[in-house]
Amino acid sequence: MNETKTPGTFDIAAKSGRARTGVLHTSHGPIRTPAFMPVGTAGSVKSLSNPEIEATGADVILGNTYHLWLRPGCNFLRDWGGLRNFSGWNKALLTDSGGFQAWSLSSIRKIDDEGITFRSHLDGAKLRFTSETVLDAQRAIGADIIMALDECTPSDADIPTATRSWERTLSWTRTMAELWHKDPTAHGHAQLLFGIAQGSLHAGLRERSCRELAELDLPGLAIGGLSVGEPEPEMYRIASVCTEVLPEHKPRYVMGVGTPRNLLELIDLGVDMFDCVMPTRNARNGMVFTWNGAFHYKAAKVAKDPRPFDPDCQCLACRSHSRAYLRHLFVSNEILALRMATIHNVHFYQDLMDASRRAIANGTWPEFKRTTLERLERKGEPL
RNA sequence: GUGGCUGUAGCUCAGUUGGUUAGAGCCCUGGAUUGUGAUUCCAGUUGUCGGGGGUUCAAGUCCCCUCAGCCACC
Repeated sequence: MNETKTPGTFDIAAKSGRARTGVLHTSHGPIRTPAFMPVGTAGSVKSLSNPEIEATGADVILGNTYHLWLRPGCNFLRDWGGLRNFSGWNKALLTDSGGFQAWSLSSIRKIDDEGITFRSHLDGAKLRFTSETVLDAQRAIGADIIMALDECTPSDADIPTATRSWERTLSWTRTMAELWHKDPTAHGHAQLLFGIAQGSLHAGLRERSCRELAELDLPGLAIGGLSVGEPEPEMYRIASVCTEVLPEHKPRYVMGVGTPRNLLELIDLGVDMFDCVMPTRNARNGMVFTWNGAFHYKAAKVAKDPRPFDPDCQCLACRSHSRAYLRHLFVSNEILALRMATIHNVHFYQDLMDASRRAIANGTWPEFKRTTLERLERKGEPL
């Protein structure tokens, strides 16, 4: 396991049905899959220090091109030798292209065939996102995995709209892939470019989207445009269509997902990588995830609960504090509550991935998935 | 003792020349949260409007009495 492999190498060690476990190698360490990647939009997994992130077991974290472009700026980061040098994070980094902001910030952007123009939400300045500028930006930020510019299509888009949208995404991806192939190490180390499938909830479009992407010979492929409001079964249906078409030997990344249940279902469909703000955001909003389900730790019912968030968890929060104390801190607006809950949630997500990897490796995946899904229904109350 | 001010939700207060089922913020309770514009958002509970009487079609609002707190002067 200590051998250094070429960045982009994806070794699948074991399978169970469509589920797989393996390792994706990057310029800054291996990513064990299935992997959950905590989100650090502005260069920080909110409220956590680098050692705290590492202690959760995360191999890789995310940054966001749109937000980092605004602050501190791409040239600034280039001068620092990339975000990793600036922030001190020395494991793998992935940057999202800003395509999600085409959806989440739809009120302050315009899309045309060449790209996306944002009006900064900070000062109104115009930012022009094209294949070229987004590749440059991500080279400046210096992530190990960079994402193609895409348009995150709304889940209710009709076929003509969704078609126009994914064709635009595909054309941007083609241009970006061409530029990237010319010099995959322009930043100084190998950066793996991932393309993103779109197509909304239309199976035919998704299938075409995945087939077209597969031809671009990129080191990884992502499924975007999910978890944007569609019903859960729809998400699984579309993810399944995609994983059936995507090449077997490339890592598959479902962007922006999700709940612990979502992760297990998608791993079962052959997905290898995930990212989601849920563990970090919900921690700050008073909710924690446990092996016995999620619950609001700010709720009155835990005011005197002496147990840790999760008796089965070895994170700093669970080793140090009771639910009662952490509720008190939350209710009192103490920052420590947010930090501890974030540490716990990210740690739990990593534990969930670790257990999934082991279950796939040792052949107990179906049983593990079934019993875990049952436990996750319990809302934090051990039986 | 005299004069004045103030009494409205658990807290701090708003209530227009009297006019529908008396409001806000905080607190409290519950819920949401899916490639972060999030210490965010949504919803809900709580009232003898200090008490009594009067005027009026109608009083938190006007009048009288009374109680409590505060201030000033004796």
